[in-house]
Amino acid sequence: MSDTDTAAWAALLRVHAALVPRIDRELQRRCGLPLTWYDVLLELNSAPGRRLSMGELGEVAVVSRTRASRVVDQLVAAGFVSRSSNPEDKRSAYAVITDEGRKVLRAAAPVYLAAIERFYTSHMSAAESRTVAAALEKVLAAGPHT
Amino acid sequence: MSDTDTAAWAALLRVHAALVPRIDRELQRRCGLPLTWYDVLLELNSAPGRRLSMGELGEVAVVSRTRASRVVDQLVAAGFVSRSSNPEDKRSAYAVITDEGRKVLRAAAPVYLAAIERFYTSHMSAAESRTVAAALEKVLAAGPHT
DNA sequence: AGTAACAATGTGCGTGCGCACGCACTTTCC
DNA sequence: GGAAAGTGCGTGCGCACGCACATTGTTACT
Repeated sequence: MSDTDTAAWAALLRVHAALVPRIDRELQRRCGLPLTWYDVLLELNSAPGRRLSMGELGEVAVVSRTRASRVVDQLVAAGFVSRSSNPEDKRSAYAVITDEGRKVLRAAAPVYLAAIERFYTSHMSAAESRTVAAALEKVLAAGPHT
Repeated sequence: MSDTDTAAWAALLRVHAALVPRIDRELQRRCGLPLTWYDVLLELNSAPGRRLSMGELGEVAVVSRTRASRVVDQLVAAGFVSRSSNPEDKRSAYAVITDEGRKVLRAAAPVYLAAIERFYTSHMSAAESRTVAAALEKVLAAGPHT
């Protein structure tokens, strides 16, 4: 357990704490879109058929399944998502992104990406960015166990 | 704005979402100590005089100043911290770690470090760990501006 | 077929969290 | 010296979040 290991963890906590509110504000101010909404819309948009069940959404998105269900409620109220039941399993409920939702997502994307670059990746080299991505993805790949 | 940049950001969000609850649970189960308490105690313990004003605590710790004030309330109730007023500025209130608090912190430290290694750094190489720490610290050093 | 285990949701509830505000005190400026 | 602006703190409030549970539907087993 080296010292840089704890430094790597502490830095991750601090960067998260500092940047998430900043980027969320930026997105909300310029697009009226909370970060959570963006995340959910992005996952729905890139999913096969542009739809996902609540369970799938909870797994793939950053939010929990429970939270995803409520965020979808809000997105439905805003007209960005519609619920549609799965004829093959009536327990499950699909969330489908609407055209309006895709429109808003396309409008927000450049703002989001610019914020990421401005607050985050512009402060590191391309090589560092690659290493960070690779290392963190390995952590994720390890899964809940171990 | 390359693709690995967004990957580095997305991975950070996911790692945070996955690991923080896990480590918090571990710490709470084995030491009865929430992660927030640990963070605050750690900062207090390594501060000059083992004490910090609320404003300083809010800046140095991961939590906000407001939150820090409430966490200190809990820590006082638990006997790990005591409040002490600053004679030179009667507005401010110092939080001082008690001997009991230091004891609990020393007991929790190995558990915390082991959890970080187990869930986080054991999945990357030492070189990656160094790069991650260095890159994220540069992001932090950039500060709230820009 | 019938029933018992299992799975996918949605929701009540408690907790964590930060913002906006007011109070007490300090500093600055006249 | 006195008023006005500024600073540090604690707290009321509302939102975000996840857990535990109830509900509804599915599957497996006899």
